[in-house]
Amino acid sequence: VPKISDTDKQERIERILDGARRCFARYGYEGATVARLEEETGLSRGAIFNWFSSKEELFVELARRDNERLLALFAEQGFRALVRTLVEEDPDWLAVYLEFGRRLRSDEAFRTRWKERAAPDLRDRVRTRIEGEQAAGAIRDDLTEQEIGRFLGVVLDGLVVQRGMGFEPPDAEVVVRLVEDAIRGQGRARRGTRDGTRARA
Amino acid sequence: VPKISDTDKQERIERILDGARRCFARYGYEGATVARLEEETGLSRGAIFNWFSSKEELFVELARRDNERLLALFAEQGFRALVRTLVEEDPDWLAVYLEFGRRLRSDEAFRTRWKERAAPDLRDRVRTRIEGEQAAGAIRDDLTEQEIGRFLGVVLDGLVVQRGMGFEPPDAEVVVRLVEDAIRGQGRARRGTRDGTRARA
Amino acid sequence: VPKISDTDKQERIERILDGARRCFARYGYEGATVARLEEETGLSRGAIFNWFSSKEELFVELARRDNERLLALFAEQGFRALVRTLVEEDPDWLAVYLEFGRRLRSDEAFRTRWKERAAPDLRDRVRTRIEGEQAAGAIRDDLTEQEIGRFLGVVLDGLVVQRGMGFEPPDAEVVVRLVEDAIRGQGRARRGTRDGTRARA
Amino acid sequence: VPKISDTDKQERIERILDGARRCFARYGYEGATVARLEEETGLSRGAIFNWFSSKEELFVELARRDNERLLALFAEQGFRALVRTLVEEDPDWLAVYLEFGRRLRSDEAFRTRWKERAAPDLRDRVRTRIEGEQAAGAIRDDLTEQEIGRFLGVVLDGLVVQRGMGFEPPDAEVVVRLVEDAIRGQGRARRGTRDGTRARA
DNA sequence: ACTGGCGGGACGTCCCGTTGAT
DNA sequence: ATCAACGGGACGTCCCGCCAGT
Repeated sequence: VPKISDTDKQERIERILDGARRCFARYGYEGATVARLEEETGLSRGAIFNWFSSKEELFVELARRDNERLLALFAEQGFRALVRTLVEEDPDWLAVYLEFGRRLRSDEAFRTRWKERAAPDLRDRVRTRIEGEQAAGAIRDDLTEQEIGRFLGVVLDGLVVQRGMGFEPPDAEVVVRLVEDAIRGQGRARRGTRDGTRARA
Repeated sequence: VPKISDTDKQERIERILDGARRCFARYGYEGATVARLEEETGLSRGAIFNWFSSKEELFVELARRDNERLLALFAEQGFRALVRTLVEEDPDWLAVYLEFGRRLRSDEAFRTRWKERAAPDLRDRVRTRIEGEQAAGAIRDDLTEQEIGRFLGVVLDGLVVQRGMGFEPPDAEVVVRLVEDAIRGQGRARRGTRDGTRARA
Repeated sequence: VPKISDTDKQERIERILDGARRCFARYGYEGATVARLEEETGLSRGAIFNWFSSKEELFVELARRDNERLLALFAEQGFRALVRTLVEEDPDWLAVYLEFGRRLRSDEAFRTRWKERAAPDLRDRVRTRIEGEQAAGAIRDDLTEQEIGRFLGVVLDGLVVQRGMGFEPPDAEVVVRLVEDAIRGQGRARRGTRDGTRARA
Repeated sequence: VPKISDTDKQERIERILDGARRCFARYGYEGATVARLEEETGLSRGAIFNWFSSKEELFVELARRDNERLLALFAEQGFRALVRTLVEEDPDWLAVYLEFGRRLRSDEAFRTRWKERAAPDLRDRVRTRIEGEQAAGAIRDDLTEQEIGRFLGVVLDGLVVQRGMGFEPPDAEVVVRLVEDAIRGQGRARRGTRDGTRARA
C-alpha cells in the first residue's frame, strides 16, 4: 500500500480510532490487547502502529476527542443537552472515559501527557457560560461558578459511571429536572423564591 | 503443617486485604501484580493464594465489603453522611470501586460472580429509608423512590469519580445543600413551597 | 519447585550461565533469543528470569567472570600462560568477549553498568606484575608500564579476534616468542643471537 | 520511471553506503534498523532496497570494501602505514569490522557469502610483500611468512578491537617499534643497543 | 526511481498460579 | 501455613521487506 491521499489517511485513522474505542470500551485498557485491536479494526499491527506510536497514544487521542466534544457540547448547548447525550448515547465511550480517569489518577506520566494535550480554552468557555446564566438569573448566584461547575461535573460523571457500569440509567428528564431544581436562580419562579438572603457557603 | 487459631487467621486475612486494597488503589487491577501484592502485604504468593484462590477473588471480596459498608451507611444515616464520607475519606478505595465498576461492565464472568456475592437485602433497606423520608415529607414525592434513588446514586458515583481521578473534590456541604434543594419535599419550608401542583414526570 | 539449597541454587545458576554462554557464542547477543536460552539451558523463561533480571544481566555476568579469570591468569602466571589459554581454549567465550566489546562501545548505559561491575583491583595487580618484571630486567624499561601493557593487550585482543572469527589461530609458541623478543629487557640476552641455528617452530 | 545517469547512480549508492556505515558503527548490525538507515541516508526504504536487496547485502558490501582497502594498504605501504591508519582513523568503521567478524563466525550462510565476495588476490600480494622483506633481510626469516603474517594480523586485529571498544589506543609509534623489534631480521642492527639510555617516551 | 503504508513474525519481559519443600 | 522456584502463555513493541502507487 503506497502513500495515500489525505482523505484516505484521515479515513484510515478514523477506522483505527473507531475500532480502538470499541475495544477499550469492551475490554478496558489492559484488556484491549493489540491482537483485539487488530481484529476490531481489521488492520495489522503494522498499520496501527504506523499511525499511532503506541497503544497509549491511541487511547489518549480518543480521550482527548471525547473531552473536547463534551465540553464543547456543554459550552454551546448547556447542561440539559449534555445530560441527554450522556444518557442516550451509546455507552461505549463512557467506559473509555472511566478507564481514562483511572489512569489519570494512578499513572503520573499519563497525567503529565494529558495536561499537554487537553484543550484549556474549552474549560474557560464552560465557565463563561455558567457565569452568564448566573448573571441572567437562570442559575442561582449564592454559590460560586466553581461550586456550581463542580456539582454539575459530579452529576455528569455520576451518569457516566452508572451508564458505564451497565446499570439501568436514570431517566434523563428526571435528572435534568432535579438538577435544575438544585441550581435554579431566584429570578425565575418555581420552587424556592422566599429567602433570597441566604448566606453564601 | 501448622494450624493457626481463628483470630490469627482473621488477622492474616485482614492483612492481605489491606495490602491488596492499597495495591489495587495505587496501580489498578491489572497493575496490582502478585509481586506487588507480596510487597505490600509482606507475605509470599503461597500465603496469599492460600487464603484467596486468585487475584480476582481477592478483588471481589474487597468490593463486596465496600459495597456493604456504603449501603449500610446510607440506610442508617442517610445521604448526608454518605456524601461526607465520600468526600473526606481516603480516596484509595474509591479507585478500587471504579476499577470494580469497569470490570462489572466489561467482564461477563465477573458480573455473574458479583451477583452471587452482593448482599441484596441492603438494597431493600436503602429503598425503605427513602420511602420513609418521602412519607415524612422530607423528600419530594412527585418522583418515585426509584427515581430519587437513582439520582442519589448518580451524585454519589460522581463524587467517587471526581475524587478517584484526583480532581479537587467539591465541598461536601455545597453538594449536600444542592442535593437537598433538589430532592426536598414540600412539607418543609425553604426553597420552593408555592407550587405543590407540579406534575409528576 | 520449592526453595532450594544453596548448592542447588549455585548449580542452577551455573547451568543457566553455561547454556547462555553457548548461546551468546553461537548466535551473538541479539541472536541468542530467550527461546534459545531456554533450549540450551533446558529451563523455562520463568526459571531463567528468576535468577537474572534480564538477558543483559546474564550477559554482563558472563563477561565479568571471563574478565576476572583472564586478568587473574595474567597477574599470577604472566603473558605466556594467557596466550596459551587464549589459543588453546574453547573459542566459545571469545565470541562472547567480542560481543561484549561491541556493546561496550555502542551502548552508553551498558558501559556505565560495566564500570560498576568490573573489579578494578585486578587491573592494579596486572600493572604491578609488569613493573616487577621491568625491575627484574625481564621486560625492557625504555617503555612505560602502560605502553607495555597496552601492547600486550593489543596482542591478546588480536588473538581473541582471530580465534573468535574462526580463523586458523597462530601457533601459541610463535606468538610468545615474537612478543618476548619485542618486550625483552636488556638484562637478558636477546633473541637467540648466539645460535643462529635455532630450530624453526 | 525515470532512469538516472551512471554517475548519479554511483553517487546514490555511495550515499547509502556512507549512511549505512555510520549506522552499523553506531548501533551494531542488529541495532542498525532500517528506520535508522533511512534517517542516516535521508532516503526511504524503497530507495535503499532498490539498490541493495537486503540489510545484510549492504553490510557485506561495506565489509568487502574495507577489507580490500586495508589489505591493499598493507601490500603497498607495509605494516607501519597500516598501524598508523588503524590508530588514527575514525574508529567508526572498526566497529563495523568487529561486527563483521562476529557474523563471520556465528552465521554459516554469511560466511559462505563472504567467501564468494572477498578478493583472494590481495591475500597473495600481502604474502609476496612479506616474503620480499624476508629475502631483503628486513624481516626475520627464522619464521615462515605465514607465521609472520598471522602475528601481524593478530596485532592489527588487536588494534581494531581496542579502538573499536573505545579504549585509549596505544601510541602508534610504540606499537610499530615493538612489532619491528619482534620481527626484525638479523641483517639490520637490532633495537637500539648502542644507546641503552634511550629516552622514555 | 522512489515513497511509505502495511503485514505479520519475533522478540524481551512480565505475570499468574502451581507445586514441592520446609 | 508459608515459601519461592518455576512453567509457560500473553503482552506491547519493533522491525524487515514487499509492493501499490506516484
